[in-house]
Amino acid sequence: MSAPKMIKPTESELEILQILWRKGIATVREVHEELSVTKEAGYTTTLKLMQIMNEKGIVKRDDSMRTHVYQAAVNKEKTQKHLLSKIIDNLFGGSPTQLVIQALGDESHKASPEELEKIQTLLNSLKK
Amino acid sequence: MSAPKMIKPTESELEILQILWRKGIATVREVHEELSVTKEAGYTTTLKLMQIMNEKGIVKRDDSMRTHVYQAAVNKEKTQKHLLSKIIDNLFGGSPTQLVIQALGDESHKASPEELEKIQTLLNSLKK
DNA sequence: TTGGTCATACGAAAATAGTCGTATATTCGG
DNA sequence: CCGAATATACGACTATTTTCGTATGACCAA
Repeated sequence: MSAPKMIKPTESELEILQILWRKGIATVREVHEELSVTKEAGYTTTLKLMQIMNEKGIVKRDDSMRTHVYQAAVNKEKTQKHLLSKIIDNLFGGSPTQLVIQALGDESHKASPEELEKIQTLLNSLKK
Repeated sequence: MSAPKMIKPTESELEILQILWRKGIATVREVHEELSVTKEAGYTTTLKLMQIMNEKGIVKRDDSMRTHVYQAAVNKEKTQKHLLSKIIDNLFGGSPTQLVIQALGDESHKASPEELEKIQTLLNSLKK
């Protein structure tokens, strides 16, 4: 049993997690640079956020150097599943089908033919 | 133009919206009764929440009677789509496919064969 | 060595969300 | 008419999240 009892990152924490999931490891500076592209916030804000995440156990860090190096401490898929489960209950009355339908119909996030194939494959295995 | 510029209900607001979407119209009392089943909170808390939602324009109410009657003022599908879009960006790095895959694999929200068929149908039309 | 740059620590304000107590008004049974 | 039950209004308190200013120490180039 290693899962943090309650995985519930806030919006801001999620933004940071995504970067860490993608990069693997990163310094506050690096994370902040990426965030700055789409978001407007001071460096110390990002720093503080990551420090708090560290306290919460959402990320862990190597502070043996002057510049600390962070990485995600929560599993990406597990976190996605957990939050998604909440969404299904909160927004789709418990029906994952409704969610899937809305997601596939989202105009601003079109799925490519390859992706549709991937979904088809999964669908086939579920049908059995 | 009637769409509220920014639809971003909080968790609690979403719980209430779901009830209103399902029932069509409802009094605070009715909403509260339903909420009480799964949640623990005082009546005035629910009342206040709904009053705030009214101010925000998320719900509207008929206060011509002593007991006000509420209904959702935001479209269910639109709201779902909008929030889902955020989730896709925030949690799945912009990939709806990843979301769909996780959703279909959710053990605690299994889709029935009929629902799988529904998804299949949608998938077919997207493939064309 | 010294000043400039960059890093973390930390406290605390500002913004949001959720909770509830209490006041007051309406309704209704008897 | 009276009191219990039930409604809304509203202010205020708590908690959580986000934001940042400021202090302090390390590093480095001149």
